[in-house]
Amino acid sequence: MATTPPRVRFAPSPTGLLHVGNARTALYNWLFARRTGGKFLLRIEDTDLERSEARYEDQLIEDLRWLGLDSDEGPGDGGQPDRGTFGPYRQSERLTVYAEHTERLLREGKAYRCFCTPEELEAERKVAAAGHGSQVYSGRCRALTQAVIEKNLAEGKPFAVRLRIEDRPLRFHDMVRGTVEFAAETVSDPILVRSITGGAGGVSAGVPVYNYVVTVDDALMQISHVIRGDDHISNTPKQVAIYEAFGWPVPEFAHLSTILGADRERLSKRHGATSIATFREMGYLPEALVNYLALLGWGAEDGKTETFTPAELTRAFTLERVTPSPAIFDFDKLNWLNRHYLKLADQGRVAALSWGYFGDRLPAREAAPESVKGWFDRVLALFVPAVDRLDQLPEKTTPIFGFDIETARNDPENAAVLAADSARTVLGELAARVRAHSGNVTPEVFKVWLNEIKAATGVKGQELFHPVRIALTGTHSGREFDKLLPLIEDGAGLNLGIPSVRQRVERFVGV
RNA sequence: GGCGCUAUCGUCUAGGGGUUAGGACGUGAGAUUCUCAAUCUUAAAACCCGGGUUCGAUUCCCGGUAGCGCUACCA
Repeated sequence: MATTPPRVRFAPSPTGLLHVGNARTALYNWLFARRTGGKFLLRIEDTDLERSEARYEDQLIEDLRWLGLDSDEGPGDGGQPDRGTFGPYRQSERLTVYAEHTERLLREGKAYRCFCTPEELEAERKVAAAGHGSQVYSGRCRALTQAVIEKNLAEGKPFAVRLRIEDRPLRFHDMVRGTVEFAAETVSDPILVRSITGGAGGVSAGVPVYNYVVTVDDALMQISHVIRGDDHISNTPKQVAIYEAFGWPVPEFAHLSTILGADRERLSKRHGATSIATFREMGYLPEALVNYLALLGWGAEDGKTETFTPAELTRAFTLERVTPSPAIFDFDKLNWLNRHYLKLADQGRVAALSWGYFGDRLPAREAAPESVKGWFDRVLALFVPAVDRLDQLPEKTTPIFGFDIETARNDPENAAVLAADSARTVLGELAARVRAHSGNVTPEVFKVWLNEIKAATGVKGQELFHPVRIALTGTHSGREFDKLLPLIEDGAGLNLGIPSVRQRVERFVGV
């Protein structure tokens, strides 16, 4: 197995948006494949017809693309043929494959028909539970005589197909946990194919069960390393038994720990954003998310490096260094990484990504004149370092785009600043100068004004600056005036509805 | 209940029979600034409990406890 390149797979169900936990599973698979020169396949587990939807499959593929997790084999999207020669890659298109394999197992005596009804099994479980024994199937249909089987069949009795498991411990190797072993008596003969209620029919009439189809698919697609969530650990012995029944080599496993929320519960919607689509909408960069997810359950060899581009990750990643314990999703650290990558990101790219968050405050980007684009780039240069995510930009840039005077006045901290006599005096002085001035208010002019006001009123420091800041930007804190003013004045000339310094002061102070 | 997995600062983790138990996020303080953010410096902060094994366990073994997962003719 070590001599041939590994083959790994990500096998999601298209029943909803791609969750960060699954995204991490996909990432680790992808990283492992890229690191080892192996193949990364995408397989769609859409056998649950009621919950699977085509639009989720499209979304899934789109999300993976956004994260940069390209697959070497998988279903073709939009009616395209499959990529790769081990298809089809949608389970719904593989039903005959499963049926053929079931027939083989039955023929070889590795599997048998079980005529027990769900009610009977339920009763059996109840008895076992009362006697606090393990709740495993008794195996009473194992030894049905041929005559009984044929009689049942003739009567049209529904049956399920079960795998006959040898009475011995089932163990497998896990690259992150070592050897995992299950005692023989804890694993009962698993159902492979569900019974079909309401009549007979061939074996193929029943719907094969998940544990069975993944195993068949993984084997047929020659998956060498099964990297998946640790909620599958308990399923693994059954799957191992299936591999062995077919005489297939058992792959290497790597079970990834669960991602938890701050309350140590499994991460879900009530913890905030959990789907990749949502993170994208919030203005996280894919490289930040990829870096963060990589760090959630894996650490660099040197124990120190925290920032990795996807390319660096593919060089550094090994399954051996994946940690087995569950990890709590930490939005603060993700934010830190996002700020990090926002600083590194190409300006044009950030501008294109940011544009949409401004709604009708900006014209459509394609239609925007160069002057607006250039000005917007300068706005971003000043404000992007101040945000965790791009969707915070509109809020952060209200000092530029304009603010609501009433809201600004009513803010408790602003109100306290404005209540001082000195504030009134300062703003009066400022208004006088604004009226007397014509043309742009440059940082130089503004500096002179502030010095004059300081000299005339004796007010200085915060008592001078804060009221001025509030009048101009709506808040007492923010970026430096000499950076803000040119942006305001230039923006005011762009027909974006941005008030000039003069307009701001006049409106705020009143005439 | 049964079975399984897991257990180092608040969080993500490094480490591993003898260490000042390392890094990062976050938090506190300081520098800078009119202010905020950023940045830099700095501080506080951890080996779940109990038994072994050993000269010596946070590290190895066993047990407990806790958290999580599975326990379906769901995926």
